[in-house]
Amino acid sequence: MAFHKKEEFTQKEQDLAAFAKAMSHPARIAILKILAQRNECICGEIVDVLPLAQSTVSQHLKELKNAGLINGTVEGPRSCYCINWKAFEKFSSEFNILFNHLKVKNEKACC
Amino acid sequence: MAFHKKEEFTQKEQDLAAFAKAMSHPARIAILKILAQRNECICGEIVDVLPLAQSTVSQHLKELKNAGLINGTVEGPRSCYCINWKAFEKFSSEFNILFNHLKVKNEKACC
DNA sequence: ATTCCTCATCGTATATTTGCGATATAAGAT
DNA sequence: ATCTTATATCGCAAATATACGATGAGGAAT
Repeated sequence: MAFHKKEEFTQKEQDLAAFAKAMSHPARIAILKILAQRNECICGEIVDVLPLAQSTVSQHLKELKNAGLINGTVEGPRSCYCINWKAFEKFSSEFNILFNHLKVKNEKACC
Repeated sequence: MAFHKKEEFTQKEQDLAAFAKAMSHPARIAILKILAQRNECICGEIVDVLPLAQSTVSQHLKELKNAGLINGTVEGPRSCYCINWKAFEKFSSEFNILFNHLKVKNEKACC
């Protein structure tokens, strides 16, 4: 990957960026909402709810899974996704730490 | 834009996604950190600290500005950037709301 | 065994992002 | 007026992301 310089930054910066990237599409945020609203993660209704083709939704699910934000078990005909709360909270708190760290230093904007 | 369907989602989903997108690159997270560490927003040393060309940094700054996360005033030879705390906290709290909303419903993962 | 149903994956087209060098711009210094 | 310095913008190339239709794979139902 001679073109991308992401690996030149700290691991924390990369992790945070990867998390943000996973959430950087409205479809994926919508998917997370849907997953959270079902007590049982019987999925596939996602396709009916979203204005996207089945293959596209599948792709978004894959990305969320790769980012570690959701778990998924493929069981033959139907697969089951749900939120990985552990990772989610970890990232969520890391975000807060960043926010607070930023906030502590300088509260008044100068421009 | 016959190809992108982002506008088919709710405004909140789009806003959150746009915010996440602005933070979805380690360079931009690094820039936010740097901006926060200076009490006065004398900028431009950013280029020296980051492993990126000046034009690339300028581009990242522009994106952060477009997303509303930072303010910037161009004053001829040198320009001045700093964090837009208001927008930053607004988005930050919206993220937390989403996180908490998600968390309330279902605490135990089923897969 | 054949037909469905649900989902993943492949191939493809288009759009966007990332990065750099070169150039432009704008103010201060000489 | 010219030079310098700091930054933005342009133009380009490579890489990624987004989206879809078509196809594959794996069970369930008949």
